[in-house]
Amino acid sequence: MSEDTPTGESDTATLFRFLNEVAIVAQLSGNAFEKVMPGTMTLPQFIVLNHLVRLGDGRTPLRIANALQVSKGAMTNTLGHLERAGWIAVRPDDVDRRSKRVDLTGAGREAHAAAIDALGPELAWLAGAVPPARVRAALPLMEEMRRALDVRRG
Amino acid sequence: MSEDTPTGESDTATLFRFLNEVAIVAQLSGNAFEKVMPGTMTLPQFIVLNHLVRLGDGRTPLRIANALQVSKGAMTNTLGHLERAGWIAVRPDDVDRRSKRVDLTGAGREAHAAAIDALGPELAWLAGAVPPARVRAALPLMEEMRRALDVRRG
DNA sequence: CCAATGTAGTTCGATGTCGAACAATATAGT
DNA sequence: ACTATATTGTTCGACATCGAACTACATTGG
Repeated sequence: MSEDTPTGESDTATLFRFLNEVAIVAQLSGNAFEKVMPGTMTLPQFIVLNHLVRLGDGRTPLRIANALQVSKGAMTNTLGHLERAGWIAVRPDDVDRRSKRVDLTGAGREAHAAAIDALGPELAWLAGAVPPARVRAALPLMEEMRRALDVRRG
Repeated sequence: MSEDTPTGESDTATLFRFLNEVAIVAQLSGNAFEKVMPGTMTLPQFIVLNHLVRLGDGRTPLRIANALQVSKGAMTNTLGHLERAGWIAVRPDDVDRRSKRVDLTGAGREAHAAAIDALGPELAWLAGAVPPARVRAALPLMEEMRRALDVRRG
């Protein structure tokens, strides 16, 4: 949520508007993706699966939470849903018994592949609607902003 | 939530990464703002107040919901919190009795001003951490993307 | 004038998020 | 070794979001 439309203003005002747009785009794109995702899979669930598929499973919940910038509590919640869906398996870590390890199941990899397939057309449509060159050009800015906010957070 | 880091890839892959970053920046900036907001005010509540202060009050809930791109149900919820806080007053519309009208209260304007004051330093810090010129340059892209997603939604 | 449709708002259930409190376990410092 | 501190994960309450079902009222077409 967020919005509005000023005129010709200060750096902070522009930044504020920019963050408004960022929030709306995040919301709308998230909703659009959830609508095409197969079955009961939600976006946060897909993002965790995608993370494990791409960077490897066997990670700890905390490591995943940090990588995806969500709280431990949020990760506990999402991993619970993924496990109940049969898409991941969680095992204890014998070396550090406070910890757990998260593995993908075969069903999890299949569900991820299905989601990727479903997302393709949506992404292709959006790539056709906005100039990819400008998206590419703006990526570093978003990454910098993310890093800056992440640092400030601690 | 979202994340990851590929290499040199297709337009849709870049777009996907871009949307990941957008989602994280939205989340982190939202959290950062909520942390400095005065009292019990949340970000969605501030955004509604800000909308009313800048574009004028007396609007209907549905009109606000559409402008801010949230569902009617979400707006009912947020307006309820704002009303209980004494920051807005909701009155029936005598012309169209299905409708309501949302007015700011004096306390609401004061709370908004206090929030703006609290947000200032945060925005100034972020404006110092990322090049404002690049933010300005990227704004139109975000607006286009928002419009594209909004159209697709219907 | 009435029936069919459309629109404004509310309610509900599922999901997600944060942050704080808590338990279990590990590590460090003396 | 033992105590103090740090880390991992869970739980809980408050808030937010969507989307679908539902009520109340308005508009449109015959």
